[in-house]
Amino acid sequence: MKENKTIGEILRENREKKGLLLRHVSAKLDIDTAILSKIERSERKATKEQILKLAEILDLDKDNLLIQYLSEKILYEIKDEALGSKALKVAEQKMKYINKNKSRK
Amino acid sequence: MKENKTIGEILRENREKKGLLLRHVSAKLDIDTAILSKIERSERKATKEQILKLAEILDLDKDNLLIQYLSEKILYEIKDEALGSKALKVAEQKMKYINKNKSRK
DNA sequence: TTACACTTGACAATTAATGTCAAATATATT
DNA sequence: AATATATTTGACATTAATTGTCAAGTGTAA
Repeated sequence: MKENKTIGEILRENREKKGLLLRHVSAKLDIDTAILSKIERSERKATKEQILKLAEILDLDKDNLLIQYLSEKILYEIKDEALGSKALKVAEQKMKYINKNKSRK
Repeated sequence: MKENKTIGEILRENREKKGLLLRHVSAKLDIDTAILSKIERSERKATKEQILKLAEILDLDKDNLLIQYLSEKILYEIKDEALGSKALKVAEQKMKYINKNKSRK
């Protein structure tokens, strides 16, 4: 049940599946191959714009890729925090509260 | 059932409860009163170090305050994202996965 | 050994976070 | 109403993090 791939792994797998080189994709993103290489190996974070472009280039579902991307950003925020797990739970509670009261005056 | 205070509100309430002025507290934090004023009104984010000092100054539970602080940081990451809620859930799943495999080689 | 894809690390450029300061706005007191 | 004090606001400076380039290095295969 291998279920947890990083965005980088997803991007690399799908780039290779399409037979594209770093060069090809990074040109479309208008960045150096070095950065894309680092993104694929999780050494750098992509920007949101890059993720959206990559979804297009690699024919991946945008929403899905964006969710993966955002979830990694969230985890990055708390990766060195002992209380990270608890903070995540509290964040979800707050999120519920916010959504609940969204339409109210 | 008022349950959702911002960190800023918590800080201000407790500062006033202790009869302290912005001036007194900001001096201990070694920052301008302007910043503390903004932190209390959620116009700026505090740093982690400031939160820990504030917990001491105001006799608040450090872990608790830190959890509130981190959860706000998390929400800040996704505040403008339509997929924020979903990203949060995925982040929690990943977190579980990480914790589960923590002790493994 | 040449060619090609990718990786690495030093560093430059850009953007975001954090801070100061001085003037503006309460609010209360004489 | 004038003064005093606390807080707020906004323009700007400083610092730190992010994002990028470049050139040299590694690996692999023809």
